[in-house]
Amino acid sequence: MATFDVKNIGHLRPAVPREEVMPSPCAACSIRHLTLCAALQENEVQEMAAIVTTMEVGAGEPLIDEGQPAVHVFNVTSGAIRVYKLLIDGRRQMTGFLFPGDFLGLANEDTYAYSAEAVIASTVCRFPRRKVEALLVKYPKMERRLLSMASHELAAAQEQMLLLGRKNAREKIASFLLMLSRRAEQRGLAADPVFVPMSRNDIGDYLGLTTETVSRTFSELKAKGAIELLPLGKVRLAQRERLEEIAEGA
Amino acid sequence: MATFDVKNIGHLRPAVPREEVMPSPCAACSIRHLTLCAALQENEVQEMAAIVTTMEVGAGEPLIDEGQPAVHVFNVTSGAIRVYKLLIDGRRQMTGFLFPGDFLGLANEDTYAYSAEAVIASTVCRFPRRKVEALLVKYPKMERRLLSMASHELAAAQEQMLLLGRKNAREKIASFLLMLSRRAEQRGLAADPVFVPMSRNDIGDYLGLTTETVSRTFSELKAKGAIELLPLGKVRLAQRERLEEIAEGA
DNA sequence: ATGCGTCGTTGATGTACATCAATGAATAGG
DNA sequence: CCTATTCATTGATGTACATCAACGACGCAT
Repeated sequence: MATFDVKNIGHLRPAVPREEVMPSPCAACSIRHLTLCAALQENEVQEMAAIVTTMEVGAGEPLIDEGQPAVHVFNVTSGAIRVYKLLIDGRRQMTGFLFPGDFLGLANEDTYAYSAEAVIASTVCRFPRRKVEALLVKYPKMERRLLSMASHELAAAQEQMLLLGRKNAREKIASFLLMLSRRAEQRGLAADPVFVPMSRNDIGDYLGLTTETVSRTFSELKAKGAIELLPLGKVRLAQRERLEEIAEGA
Repeated sequence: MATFDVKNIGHLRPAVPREEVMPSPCAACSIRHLTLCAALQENEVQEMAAIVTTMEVGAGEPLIDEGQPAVHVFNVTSGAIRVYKLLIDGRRQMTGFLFPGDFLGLANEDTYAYSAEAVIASTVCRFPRRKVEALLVKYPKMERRLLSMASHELAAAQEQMLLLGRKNAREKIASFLLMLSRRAEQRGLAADPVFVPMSRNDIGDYLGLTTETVSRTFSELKAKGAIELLPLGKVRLAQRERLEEIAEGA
């Protein structure tokens, strides 16, 4: 049986709840303005705080398994999460990378329709789905906020379909780097030497390419002077304008 | 200046509102249970009826142009609508086909992020976006219904990303035919000789393929006995089980 | 330190699908 | 009714990317 001692979390083992130390982690939440909770007043946030479990998820550890009962929803508070679907022979399609503030767990059916894992060590807020749904009824402005977030995601999904169906490898990589840069900027993080925490393989599975093609395309953009590959997974967008043209198919 | 005489609608001209003849078309709406309006009671529907404009859209006529102010939202009531995005050199990615009951026009920004046209002669209910938003505030259950619809769409979008990024031509076509069949079934229409109203080119732009590859793949599936191509755009799913295996990547 | 697995890169080769092209069938417009 | 497009199909050829393969760099565990 699983223990709740953090030290026992093995590599690739499911994440387990961390003992709460703070009375209300939400009060001090520095990214609340990015999350679902942004819809709530100070005093109302306490109702979320009352049902939250803060969790640490080690690199590579699963958070959600496709097909499992959808009992929780999550807010990412630090790190990076990959969301994906699999074909039965193991082919994988990443459907998104999530960063602090992003919401996860929306489900129609009673089971999750996708899987999610930590790309790097991350923290998430976990809420019982039923209790959040009750709060949505109580606070329509939170439901409105969720609709707005879903609507944003839908627009991003359509953009990604355009990428997957109609862009070539160079356009895909340029689009990807710019997307990461814009999202970092929204969060007040470095937009230019942009942090790319995921592997070439992860990127390939997000863009509908193989590891090798991703690597070659990075090399090609580097050779052209459009980007610079820095240590620790940082990429400098040396010619952002050029990248934007490439991404748009110009 | 545009006239409101229906007879003057030319091919590929924007659709124009049709004069209302019925006092409340919503009262007689046979597909209301599929739409956003399903959330409302008989008497409440009248508030939607009060702001609706019923429109006929001829085959090929535009309904929404990407980049235009997002002033309306729509419910499809008959026919079929294609939704797509373009790259600047004209490459097109269909992001969805809409059928009776489907909702269209959700937008975060003040402009549409995609274009939409009728595939075949269709009818839609048009609502002023601002007024619908006001009704969403008044009727939280309608907002909940919209969130549920958006959530469904999001799941479908993720499924489509898996298709675009990781399936081959045969798997894409099999998935597409099954999707059309399931959606027809939901609407109480023929699920087996399934009606495929869109062109090979439209299908290609939906699946990230060319016209020729779509045509060849249909031929291949026909040769294998998995499907039968009938007149008037009907396709018989002669070996549905086999198609399902193919679609899943088995 | 040493060995081992993962990761990134690059090269050689293969292939699924795109592109180019031709033709017949279906459809719309005068 | 007849002609002009558009649409679907099939063949020949090209190519972007996948696959197979090798190797060095790095991180991790013993």
